[in-house]
Amino acid sequence: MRLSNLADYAVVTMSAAARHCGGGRTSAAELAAETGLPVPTVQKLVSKLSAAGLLRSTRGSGGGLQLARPAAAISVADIVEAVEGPIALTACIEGTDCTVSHDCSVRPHWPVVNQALRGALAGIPLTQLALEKEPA
Amino acid sequence: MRLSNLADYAVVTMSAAARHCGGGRTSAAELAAETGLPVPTVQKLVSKLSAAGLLRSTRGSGGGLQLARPAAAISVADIVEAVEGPIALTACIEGTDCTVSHDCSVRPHWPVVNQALRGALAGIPLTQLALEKEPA
DNA sequence: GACCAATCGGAACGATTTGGTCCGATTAAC
DNA sequence: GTTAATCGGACCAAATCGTTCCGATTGGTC
Repeated sequence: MRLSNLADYAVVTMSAAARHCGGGRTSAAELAAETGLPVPTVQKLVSKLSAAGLLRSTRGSGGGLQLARPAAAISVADIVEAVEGPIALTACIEGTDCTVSHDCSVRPHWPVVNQALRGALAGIPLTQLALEKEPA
Repeated sequence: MRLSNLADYAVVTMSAAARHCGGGRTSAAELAAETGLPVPTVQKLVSKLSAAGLLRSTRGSGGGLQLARPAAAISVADIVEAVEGPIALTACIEGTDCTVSHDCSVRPHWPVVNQALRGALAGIPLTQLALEKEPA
């Protein structure tokens, strides 16, 4: 019931990247310096986020990173899914079935919880997280 | 972003125990036979659930298990917290702070997501999960 | 045109948590 | 008092997560 540290770091990293969106170009080392995360860890996160289509990476010297989409169009759910795969509380949802699905009467109810969770995450755009202080 | 198998099994086990609530007494072996889970695994779950105050265990021969509270007063959130500890997506919530909380602008927003998730889980009582078929 | 420097991408290692199994302590019944 | 059945805790193996390192690619510079 806790998302992995990588997912947490990914959110922080994306939040830092969103602030650099104005310049359009930043690097993994830059983001690592700002977030305080280890550089290799950020590199790994950048790889996953790029593969998921959230970041646009440019290789070579003078290369860098930039958001593939506007910050307002990126939600926490997108970031979490990019790092941890599809949001599914149980294996019943994405996988075919449980290994013990004899009379699994709870299975029909998991999608409800799953959607509630995903909706909560999808309702928070990256722009809100990039704010320096909480809105309220 | 996925709860552990133990938590999933715990929900199934509690669901099975709720059906035996009428008799008031059942055993870990009984629940294991019905759910198809390994007996030792169910024993481990029973230990945790009892420690959390969700199950009442009676030792000795002829002993058994029974729900400590009415099924309607037990929610999925209770079961998950019993097995996995407090529901906290990030270490920032329960722990003192992140190890990299320099300018962690996302920290103020986690409790919102956390409460949304917990609310979704707390809104499903055990009685609903014990139904043979989905309500709709 | 060739060299060099900087960056991302993937692969390998180690640590931590999770899941499964076993044995002992406790208790009621006989 | 003995026996039998149960829960409770402790040990061990496995999988995943997290970190680190190395190689492939690309742009700038001479």
